[in-house]
Amino acid sequence: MIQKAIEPDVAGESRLEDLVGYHLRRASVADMNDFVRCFRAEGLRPIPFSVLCAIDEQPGTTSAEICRILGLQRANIVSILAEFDERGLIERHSDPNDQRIQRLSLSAEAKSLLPGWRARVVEREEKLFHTLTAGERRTLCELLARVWKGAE
Amino acid sequence: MIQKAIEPDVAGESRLEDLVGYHLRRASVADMNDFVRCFRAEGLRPIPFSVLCAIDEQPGTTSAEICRILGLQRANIVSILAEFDERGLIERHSDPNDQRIQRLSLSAEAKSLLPGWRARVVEREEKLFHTLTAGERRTLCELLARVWKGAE
DNA sequence: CGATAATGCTATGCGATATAGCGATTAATG
DNA sequence: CATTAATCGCTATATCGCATAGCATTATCG
Repeated sequence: MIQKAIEPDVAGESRLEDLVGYHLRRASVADMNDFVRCFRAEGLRPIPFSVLCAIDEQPGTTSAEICRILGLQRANIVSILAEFDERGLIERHSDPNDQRIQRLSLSAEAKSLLPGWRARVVEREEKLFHTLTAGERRTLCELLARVWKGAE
Repeated sequence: MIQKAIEPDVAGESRLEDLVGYHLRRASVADMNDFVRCFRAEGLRPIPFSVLCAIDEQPGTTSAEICRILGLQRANIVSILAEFDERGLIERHSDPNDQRIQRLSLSAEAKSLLPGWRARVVEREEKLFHTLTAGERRTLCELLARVWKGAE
């Protein structure tokens, strides 16, 4: 520690600790693991949860649109939606004006369950990010958003 | 945007955009993809790269120790080290005092290659995080480090 | 009409992660 | 000292996230 302060950087070499990507991965993995642990009973995982949220926030949207919003591949949302369909969490309605697409919306059950799940996600994050103040958490969010939105 | 300012939060509901985990995933995925794209020719991926860096920073360390440092499972580093061994990037030396362990170090070739790779990683990050100032990048690093180190 | 594009989907592979277990070896403990 | 516990490197296996290629259907547009 003392050495580091005296010699902060060795001839332009970058340590793993100095790479943003490294910390991004560690933090993301920590968050994912925490999420899975928290929702193991519900069999709910981060990506499916985000799909559920996206449908809730954009009722009547399509799977392709959800993919664009969340940065998923169209191929990979199929099984997620299929499971939600089986579990009765979503409804798919064919569009009279375009027979290619299905309009997605939450079922009544999902609508009643989601708020509680969301609250638990927020509560979970507050625990996971307890080393950060509310302001730092907002800063983190804002910086991260700029990173991925700038990368597309 | 104007609406958001007027009505910042709807009855305690959290949107996906307000969840740190969501932005963490998006940013991490963006970074991972960028890394893979950048090092496709070398067949070098983020995790193996971090393993290489860790060995470089802790010469004479063991695979179990690397796993502890990087948060990997012992089972999952085996194939990574095996490939590095095949490619002549690392050397494994048995320890005379403990026949269970192998002391790991970079080969001469790896030692000559790694600095260039590291420089490219840094350069790559500077492009990817161009929307952030140097100070914001440090802030991001620091916040992320606190997140995952606080979670363990 | 013909070309192009979008949609939902199948199939497939890979990388990262997790768990369970094993033989060998060392450390710890009674 | 002898038994137990812990550690190490490793195999095997499973799941998830992500990517690519391709396909039939349907819309769109020149």
